[in-house]
Parts: sequence; C-alpha cells; structure tokens
Amino acid sequence: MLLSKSCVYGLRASLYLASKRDGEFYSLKEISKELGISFHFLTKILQQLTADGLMESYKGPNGGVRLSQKGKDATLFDLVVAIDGLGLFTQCALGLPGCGSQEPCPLHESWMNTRGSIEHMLKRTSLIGIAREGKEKHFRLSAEGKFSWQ
Amino acid sequence: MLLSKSCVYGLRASLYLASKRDGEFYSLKEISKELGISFHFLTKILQQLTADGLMESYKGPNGGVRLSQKGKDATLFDLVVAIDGLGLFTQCALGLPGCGSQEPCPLHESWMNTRGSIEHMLKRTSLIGIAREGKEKHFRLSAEGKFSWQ
DNA sequence: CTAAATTAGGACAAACAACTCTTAAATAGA
DNA sequence: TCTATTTAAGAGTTGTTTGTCCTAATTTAG
Ligand code: FES
Ligand code: FES
Repeated sequence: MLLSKSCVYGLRASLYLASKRDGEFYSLKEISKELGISFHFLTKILQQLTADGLMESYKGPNGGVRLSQKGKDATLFDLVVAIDGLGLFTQCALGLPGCGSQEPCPLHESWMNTRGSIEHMLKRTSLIGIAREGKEKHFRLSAEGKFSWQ
Repeated sequence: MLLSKSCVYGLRASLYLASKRDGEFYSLKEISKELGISFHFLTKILQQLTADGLMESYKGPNGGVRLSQKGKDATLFDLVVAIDGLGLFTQCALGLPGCGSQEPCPLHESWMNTRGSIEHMLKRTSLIGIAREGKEKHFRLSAEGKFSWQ
C-alpha cells in the first residue's frame, strides 16, 4: 500500500476531528469506536500527531484530542510526513541509495514525475477542505458505514 | 515504499536480463553478485516471474534464466503486478474495503487520478525500452556502481 | 556413469509493522 | 479527599516481509 496503516488511521482520525465542532475535545474511545480502529493502536498514532504539534490533547474526564491551529492549517502532505516520514517523496523507485539526478537509475525521470504528482495531490488537499467536502457529500470514513458525519 | 523489495529486486534483475544478449541464459549467481542482491532471495523472486511466464529457466551447468517472449514484451506494470499484485491499483487510499464510486471515501477522486498516473507511467514504460535507455545513458542499476551494463 | 553446476522448493530465522496489554499521570466531579 | 475517566508511555505479542539455509531435481561435461 502507498501509505502505512498507521498513516491511514491518523488521516481518518484527523478527518473525523476536522468534521466535528471546532475547539472541542473528542475522546479516543469515541473516535476509535466510530471509525472501527483499535483503541490502543490509535492512541499511539495520535500521540505522534500530538507530539508533532498537529493535535492537542487533554487528560481526565471530558478530555480527548482536538486539532491544533497547525492541524487546522495542515494539508494531507503534512499529516503523511508526520507519520510515514519523507521516504515516499525522496527515495529511489528501485530502492537505490541517494536518489538524485547525479547518478539516476533508469526509472528516475519517470518516477520523479509520478512522485511529484503524488506529492502535489497531497499538498493541494487541505485537511479542513476535504473534511468539509466529505461531510457535504456523505463520503464514507469507515467500513460498514459505522461513521456518519453525525 | 511504493514497491516491495521483492518487486524492486525483480525489476532490477529483469532490467539486467533485458540489457544482455537476447536468448542467452544468465545464472542467478552472476545476477545476484552484479546487482548486490541476496542470491537465495533473488532465486525466490525469479521463480515467481518464471512461474508467471515472464522468464524461462534452465538447470545445470551453463543454465540460468532469460526473458521469455512475454517478458520481452512486458511493461513495468506487468512485472509489478506479477510480484506485488494488483493491490496498489485497486485499493482505497484510506484502506477501506471495496474502493469504488458507489461509496467513495473523501480521497477517492484525488486518489483515482494519482493512482491512474502511477499506473499509466508503469504501463507506458516497456522493460526493453527502459533497459536500452539505461544502457545508452549509463544509468545505475545497483548501489556502489557494482554493475556497469558490461 | 559420475561429479559438478545450476534451478526448485521447503523450512527456518531475523527484522519490521501492526496490534494488545498494563501501569502511570493528569483531571474532573462527588 | 476519593474515585472515575481520560491520555501517556512502555512492554509484550502477533503477523508479514525479508533474508538464510539445506536438500532435491535436472543438466552438462568428463
Ligand atoms: S535514482 Fe532511482 S528514482 Fe531517482
Ligand atoms: S474509496 Fe477510498 S480511494 Fe476509492
């Protein structure tokens, strides 16, 4: 798969938060239940996003997580990089060390284009924007239609 | 990474064969040494390609593998599918089951485009063509410049 | 016929990704 | 203050990918 499972779960949880009331905290228990993601696993992933400054968390009853300002301004690219790192956008398609035009592999030119189109797609898509569109058009965010944008 | 290691090794070995004398068998020992790939691991991968009809093998002294006619006609897409399967070209970007326009996820439209550009790039690139170009322009096929297109 | 070279194929081991469980720390409310 | 609720953090488990090893089967050459 293009993105790791951690990354996909992080994206889905971020879309969830972006579609909810701004500034409010939502508990991981609720998010994991609605999206059908393992609670403990999701915890780890959102801890990463919190550490990265894309989310804020609050402990205790009525606690939870919410998007920070940085998170609200983020594109999908920012989220993907926060979890999967830059590998997808820097590595050689043939796995050779140091992808670059100094000593390209046979796929370099084609891959640079394709890689660029992936990167561009993620960079032009804002989290907030895609969440709004998803809410409007009732796109799905979980298997089995568990989640319904409220 | 976009492609699995198995897939990348298979591609590199295929490029190797495509750049060599047509119809001749080259031993896995030689290929693995020149490309810096584990001999036994490469064996497994090329067995897959042989089973898939993209290569032909011959046992015994002076034995080895070579591209079949199907292999010589193949595009990178054919090779990728033979090893990694169709997953990359059929699965939902958010990992939801049954990617399709009936019940799209928020990324569906964007991902269909991007996925299409990956697919198109692989389909328009023929193995033989890219091998010829690589040989002409002395592109690299291994780390550390072990391999030099002879 | 025999020995060496080679692919085929299975069992195994190591590394990594994905997932689970337990305990600690913070917070709210009774 | 005490208890329940929640995130934080780390250890542990499972499963998949990657890589290794050993034994067969096939073929060539002497
Ligand atoms: S060197 Fe291989 S893709 Fe750039
Ligand atoms: S349904 Fe998610 S990409 Fe098609």
